[in-house]
Amino acid sequence: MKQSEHAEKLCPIAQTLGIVGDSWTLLILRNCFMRTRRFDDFQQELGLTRHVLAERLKKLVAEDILVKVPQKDHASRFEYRLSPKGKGLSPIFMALSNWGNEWLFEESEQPNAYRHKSCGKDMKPKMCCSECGEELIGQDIQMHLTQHTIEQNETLSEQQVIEKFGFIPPELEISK
Amino acid sequence: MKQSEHAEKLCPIAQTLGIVGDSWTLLILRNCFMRTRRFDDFQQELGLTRHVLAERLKKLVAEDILVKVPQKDHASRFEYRLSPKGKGLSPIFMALSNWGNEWLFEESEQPNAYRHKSCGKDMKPKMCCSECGEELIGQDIQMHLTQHTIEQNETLSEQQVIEKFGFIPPELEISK
DNA sequence: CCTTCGAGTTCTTTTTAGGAACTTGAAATA
DNA sequence: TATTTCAAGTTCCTAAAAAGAACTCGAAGG
Repeated sequence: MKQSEHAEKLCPIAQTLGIVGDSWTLLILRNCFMRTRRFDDFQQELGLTRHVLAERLKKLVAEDILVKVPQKDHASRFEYRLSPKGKGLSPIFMALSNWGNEWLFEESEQPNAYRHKSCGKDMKPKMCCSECGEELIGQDIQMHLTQHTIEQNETLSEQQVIEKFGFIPPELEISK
Repeated sequence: MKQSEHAEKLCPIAQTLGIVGDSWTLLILRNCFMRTRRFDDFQQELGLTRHVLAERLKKLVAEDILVKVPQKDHASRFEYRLSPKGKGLSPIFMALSNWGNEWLFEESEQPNAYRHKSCGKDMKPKMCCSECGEELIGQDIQMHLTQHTIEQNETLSEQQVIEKFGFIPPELEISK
């Protein structure tokens, strides 16, 4: 089975990875957040081939993650800018960056720090519970299926569940 | 330039992607969080080739993200389990999952929901400021270089900065 | 008019992934 | 005890994707 077919599974992680889960795509988006906007700048900064860059940008535009806008003065030049959907990816990059800083560098050697513009303080981005505000780490959340998804799938066999989800959701009771 | 060479840049996102930023690796880890532990289970659930699976698992073990432990009764069978470093990746998966749920499905059709075990409530994982607790979205944080990184790199030329970081950090003033 | 530049295409070679069969050392079974 | 099964890989061969470099094409600049 090809990796790309996983994007069709009923799993938001798999579907998200089907859109942005390629190394070059993620690096392109990182640079978007760092304010890179033009084709040749992406190419020079990342060093990827123009072929792959063109293909990835086209896909990101098709997915409405980037918007391709002509520059006001030079209508034949373009800028690639993050759409609202693209900006919504920022927690993924904060999480990647924060993990790298914490686990791949000594504390005094970490390359990045973070400042919250609205409160002005240096901070760490933390994944928190929207209800109680506590930090979420490891497995102290259950990522479970919604009720309607459970109801629609509770009669499937184990093999069908694997085909549909790509893993066995613990909430589904399956007769082996 | 090869994609893999980006892992050597002074950027925690690039380095993190160098370790886990491959589609199959991310899917393997997703299944680890879903409690898959054995070689053949990964193979069957994900449908990837045994060759690629073996290689990815070896790398994850070498990076101390997974730990390969012999089963107590059958010493010739193994379990792959998340190490603390591996569990530290959970915010990345929460972010991927949450984005997919919000942007790829109608609200009533979202496949996943989340429950915080310690407070017991249904919730959304939100990336928050560790200092003021507010939610972080889009570009309302500055992911800037630490002071020692700025000091060590402020004399570099633009070309050298791109080679070292893979992008142009806005904090570095470069003479073009 | 000639050259440069931005934004791609096209082409060839190398690397990686997909598919399927083979290995090896337990453990279960007859 | 011999024979099959099973988990966890290897090996090998083909197909797809990425790397590298050169080429196109339409504006803009000199």
